[in-house]
Amino acid sequence: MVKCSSRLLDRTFGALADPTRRRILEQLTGGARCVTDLARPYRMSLPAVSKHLRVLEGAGLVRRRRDGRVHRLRLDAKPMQQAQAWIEEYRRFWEQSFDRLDEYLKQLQNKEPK
Amino acid sequence: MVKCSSRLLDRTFGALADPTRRRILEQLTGGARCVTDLARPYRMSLPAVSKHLRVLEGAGLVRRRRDGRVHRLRLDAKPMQQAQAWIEEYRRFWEQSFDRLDEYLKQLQNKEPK
DNA sequence: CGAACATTTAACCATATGGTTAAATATTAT
DNA sequence: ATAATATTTAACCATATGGTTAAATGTTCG
Repeated sequence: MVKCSSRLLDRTFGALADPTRRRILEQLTGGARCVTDLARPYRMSLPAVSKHLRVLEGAGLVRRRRDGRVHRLRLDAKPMQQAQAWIEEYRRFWEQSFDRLDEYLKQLQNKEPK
Repeated sequence: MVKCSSRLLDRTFGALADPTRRRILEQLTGGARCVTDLARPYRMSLPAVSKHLRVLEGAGLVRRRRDGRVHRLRLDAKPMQQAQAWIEEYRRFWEQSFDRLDEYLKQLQNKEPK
């Protein structure tokens, strides 16, 4: 089982818990973007977006490259890998209902032939 | 692409962002547990654990069945499915480095034989 | 009934979060 | 040098989060 108390997991899941930040990540799947471009779709102020970017950066989900006065942000999905792995351990628990149905059907098959 | 603004995703990722809650979920993989049992491993008070349980319940990750004075909590991992799916969309972005290496190696192979 | 038990609710506290506006910083363009 | 642009920092605000202790609720036991 993946370790539970991980600052990285805290920060990753924490960063992903906000819809604006998830949308920013989605924007970045199209390639690097500067802050103003990233902020355009939102009604909130630039500083608000700036804060979200720092959260994403803190979680390692986003990398910044200063290029003159524009900051170019790019996605770095690696931290999601651990999060994915953590969740993966629970897959069998959300698939359990199918497993149980499967077991039940097998039991039926074992009985029927008699 | 999975929808970004989802209260369910907010609550799921939010619930998973805390190490105590992740550990509680792990405890519950062993089957249903009552509050006192769940609280035993932690240094925090019972009401604190109770709050964490409400967060997990709010995210639908935990179900409660009152049985007399004891509340029996069980895991319900289904909300993780959507979270998993959301993260899954980013897999290629953390595998990109391998992809690039792979491409590079293929290029080398195409050159070597000549 | 009255005591013990399992759990929650209430009230409180400190800090974090997500937002704002105004000012500061740094870079580019005129 | 001045103005415009890109971005952050600062100060502030409201609400959320994660914890506490003390009291309330409901259930079981003697």
